[in-house]
Amino acid sequence: MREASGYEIKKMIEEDVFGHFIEASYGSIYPALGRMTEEGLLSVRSEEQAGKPDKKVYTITPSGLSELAMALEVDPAKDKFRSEFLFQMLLGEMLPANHLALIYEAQIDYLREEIARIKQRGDESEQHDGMQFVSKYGIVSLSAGLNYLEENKQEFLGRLNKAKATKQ
Amino acid sequence: MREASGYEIKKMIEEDVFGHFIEASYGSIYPALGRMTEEGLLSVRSEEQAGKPDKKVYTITPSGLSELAMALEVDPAKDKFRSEFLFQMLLGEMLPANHLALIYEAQIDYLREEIARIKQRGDESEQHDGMQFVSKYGIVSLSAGLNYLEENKQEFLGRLNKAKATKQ
DNA sequence: TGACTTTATATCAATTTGATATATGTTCAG
DNA sequence: CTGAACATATATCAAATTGATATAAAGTCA
Repeated sequence: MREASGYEIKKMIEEDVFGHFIEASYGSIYPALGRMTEEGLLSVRSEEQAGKPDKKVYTITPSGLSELAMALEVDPAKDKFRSEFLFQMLLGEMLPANHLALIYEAQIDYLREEIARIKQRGDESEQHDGMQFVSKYGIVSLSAGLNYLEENKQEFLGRLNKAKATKQ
Repeated sequence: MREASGYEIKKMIEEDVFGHFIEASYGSIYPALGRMTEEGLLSVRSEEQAGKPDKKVYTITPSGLSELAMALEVDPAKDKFRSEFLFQMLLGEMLPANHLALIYEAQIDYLREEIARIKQRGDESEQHDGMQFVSKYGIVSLSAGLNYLEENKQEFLGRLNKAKATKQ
């Protein structure tokens, strides 16, 4: 278990592979860090830095570690997936054709970048089993979506245009 | 655009195909319905029902329709995916082998059900283009994940057990 | 040089969740 | 045939979360 500051935790969630299925903002991270320190689950060490505010480096305590182990031993909640892109596709008939084509392409780019990012992180450092497992899971899921978008682009955009033309 | 009550909207999100990528609770649906009615985006009609509270059936107004069209004409936010299952896999080494195997199997079942549900809804009623598109997107994404879980089950669970044995 | 990005913590209004309250009808096992 | 559980239906609320903003200084780059 590595040590980290609140800022570094946020960065990890944004940039590391597991950012694919975990999310948290400063407004939840900092209060959680404070509360968990009070409860003895974490210990803090302040690193002084010229100018910048002190960097508070948190480390998990033995107590925190056993609490974590307990917290993991429950049935996980269902996966949650939200996609404004798919919502816009669902109501595609209401959108101008050029905007639809634009966001379709943007989504393809976004998925390509996301997959590339996960792959790259995996290559950079050798990962433990769990990290490798979730990385590959992310890659296959996102790739399936990307592949679907690439294969159905012409047909879907074309069909929607025809559907709209018919309605007018 | 069909008409619906708050309760029916919740049911749709839970049970219909687009529930795969949309979520909302009563605490957000009812206030939103009220606010949007005040703003003239929706109209309400109360259906009296013996015993049960009146069913409030909402319909989108022309004003609401044009507001919706405008709201759709923006760049969609990034997809969000959260998975406690993957989080537990990430930290798989901290979990007892039997619990790990249990939730692994449960996740496979969950994905199978989810895929079956989307497929079934598609067969039940002929869908418009957008609905068909998002249904298939969901099916291919979830299937890729399911497939990955099925193919890597032995190896991943076995490797984690070995890793834990080594550490002790 | 001046604008933008990065490091770093923290707070806050607004929104959202998940749970609960209320009330009645339906369904199904024992 | 009864009683428990589930479904219909609206609504609210504490607690959690988001997304934005504040503060402050260093580094980067045109």
